[in-house]
Amino acid sequence: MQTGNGNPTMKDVAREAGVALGTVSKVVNGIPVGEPYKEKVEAAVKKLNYRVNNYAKGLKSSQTYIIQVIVPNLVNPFFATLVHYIYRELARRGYKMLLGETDSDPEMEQESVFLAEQQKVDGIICLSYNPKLQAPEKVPLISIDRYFGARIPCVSCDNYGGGRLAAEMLVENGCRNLAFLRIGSSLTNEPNKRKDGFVNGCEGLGVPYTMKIVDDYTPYAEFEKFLQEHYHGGKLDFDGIFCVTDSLAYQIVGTLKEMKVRVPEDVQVIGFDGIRQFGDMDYFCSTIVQPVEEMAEQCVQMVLEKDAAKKPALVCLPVRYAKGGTTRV
Amino acid sequence: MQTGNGNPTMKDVAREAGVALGTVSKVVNGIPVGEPYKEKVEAAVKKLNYRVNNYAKGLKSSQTYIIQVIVPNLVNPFFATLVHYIYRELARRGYKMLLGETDSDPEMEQESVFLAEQQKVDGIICLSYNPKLQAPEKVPLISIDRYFGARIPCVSCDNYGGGRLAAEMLVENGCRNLAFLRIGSSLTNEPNKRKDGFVNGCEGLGVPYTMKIVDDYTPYAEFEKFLQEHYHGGKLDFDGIFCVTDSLAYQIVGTLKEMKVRVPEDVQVIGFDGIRQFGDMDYFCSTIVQPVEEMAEQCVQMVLEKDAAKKPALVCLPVRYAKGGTTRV
DNA sequence: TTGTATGCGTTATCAT
DNA sequence: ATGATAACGCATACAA
Repeated sequence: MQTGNGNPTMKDVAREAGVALGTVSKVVNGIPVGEPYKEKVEAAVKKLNYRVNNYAKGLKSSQTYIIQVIVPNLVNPFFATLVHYIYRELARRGYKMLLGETDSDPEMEQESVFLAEQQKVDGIICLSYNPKLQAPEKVPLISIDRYFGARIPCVSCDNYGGGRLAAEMLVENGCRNLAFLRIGSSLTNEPNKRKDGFVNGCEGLGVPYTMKIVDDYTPYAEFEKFLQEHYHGGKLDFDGIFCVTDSLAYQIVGTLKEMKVRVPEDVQVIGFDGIRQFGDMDYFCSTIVQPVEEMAEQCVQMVLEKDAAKKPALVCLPVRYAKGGTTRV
Repeated sequence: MQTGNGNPTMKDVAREAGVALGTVSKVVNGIPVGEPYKEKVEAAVKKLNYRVNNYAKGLKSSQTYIIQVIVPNLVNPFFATLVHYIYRELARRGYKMLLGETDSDPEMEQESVFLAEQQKVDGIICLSYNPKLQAPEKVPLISIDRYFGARIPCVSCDNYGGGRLAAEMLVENGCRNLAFLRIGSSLTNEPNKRKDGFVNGCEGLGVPYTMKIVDDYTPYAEFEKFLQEHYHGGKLDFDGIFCVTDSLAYQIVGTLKEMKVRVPEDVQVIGFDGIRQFGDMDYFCSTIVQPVEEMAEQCVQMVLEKDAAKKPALVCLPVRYAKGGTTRV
């Protein structure tokens, strides 16, 4: 017999078991209680199919065991994979995930953060490039890939080292003239590090390089134009290309094929991210692999960490090179 | 001035504005109230940076504006895309998304449903093949791609028609000997419909066909063996292959390349799902495209629909064919 | 060790 | 139209 028509409450369980409300609460939360009481309560719980109401619990204890995860979208396999691993880490610790897609729109990003606060989540893991993003005051926020200042811990991969590694691998594969291609908001400084690392690598190795850098709203055709301009006498001016993401690399390889430039024979291409086809098959291209799994683990660990002293301002995880068919080795 | 050290509450706003608690609630919820009161409240809200506490709200109103979405994983781009569109539809209606990944493990699926109930979500959209899945009694659940019976509305694409369309397209492209390849749990009857439709298509057109059907735990090598067995005198016994998913088609094409069988010259391949590289670029292969966007819209619309009469037991959405480089046309 | 009573922040009912 | 007050379901301090 229950109160009203809703689900059974602790009150119902207490009545059914013939004990007091507080006793039920204790049993449910694993707080020691006399054995006979415990048994009676457990029997009643089972009989009524009682489940605690997380909303009442959250209201009372102001702990919701929910983490908000904010990413641009799930359509890009890099973000999807990231969310996948974050989910796994959260689930392992008994946390649930509230998802937010923003399409990289600063307004949506801010909105998502507001929503998270209002939803009383226990923390936020956010992949945003919005420089003006206002972090909440009372809920811990971990940023992925963007450093907002010492107050907000950031987890990223070694973008600089990755850029340099790309240059090194191309040269090691026999390239003598390199190019760097990048698309994306100029606000995002992490991809800039990829460029800086690449430049550093080229200069360290004494290899000449060209660059083509455009913003998010530039049509892809701009790259086709760039490639055409550097195409003379049946061959390209460069024999190695580093693209800022696998996605761009994939497109570039397509364009090169149309131009009858052979990959990797005539020109070798390296991307960045290390995403695989269908998640676990081949790499789309030779690439600098981000340690997605470790990044996810770091994010979760840090967002749940109460001790601020244990939260470094910036965690930078190592990348590695993977061959994917667009380089010789 | 606030009570305690937490966030400001309606009480604080009421005190600040010099009005009663109920008045604040009305203003916040857009219920008409005298203009001067409204202004005072709004000023106080802004001044204190007040935000309603969704947990208190949810407790009281038992409406949380959260939908739980349960999928096997996000690593497979088909699921990721589905979640993406569901998210968009939910957000458009002011709903939030609690995400659940299950890895297709029946235990995790059940757990996810329990969690959703406990979390007092307003509804569940679930992609599960667990035949024994126990649906909750009080929270509406929409199933994707699996029909659990009339009590649980199901949204799926026209798998049968898709299978037939695949056969038709292969034949239209000049194929005269077809094969059907499938991997997956024998419990899942929707992919079986793809097979049935394919068989129906072949028989209607009077074209011979072979089939290779294995369960989830069979290593991929089994397909390689199958192809080898049907490889005589430098060519395959069939010139058209229908794979139950794009993912499988992608692998098969790889194997064919290794065997020096040319695609689409020697054999043409059609997959199923219609997922694109990086979400919006080329199709992985020629394919039967699921109307993911419409499916997402249907799911959301139905899960939020209060009127049971408006919830058909089974919604079946049309598929279409898309060329993706593994067929001639 | 068990039971009782209060309050978490809202909504909604009911007098005013 | 506005303001006081009682739930919502649970946790917990406190009393027994």
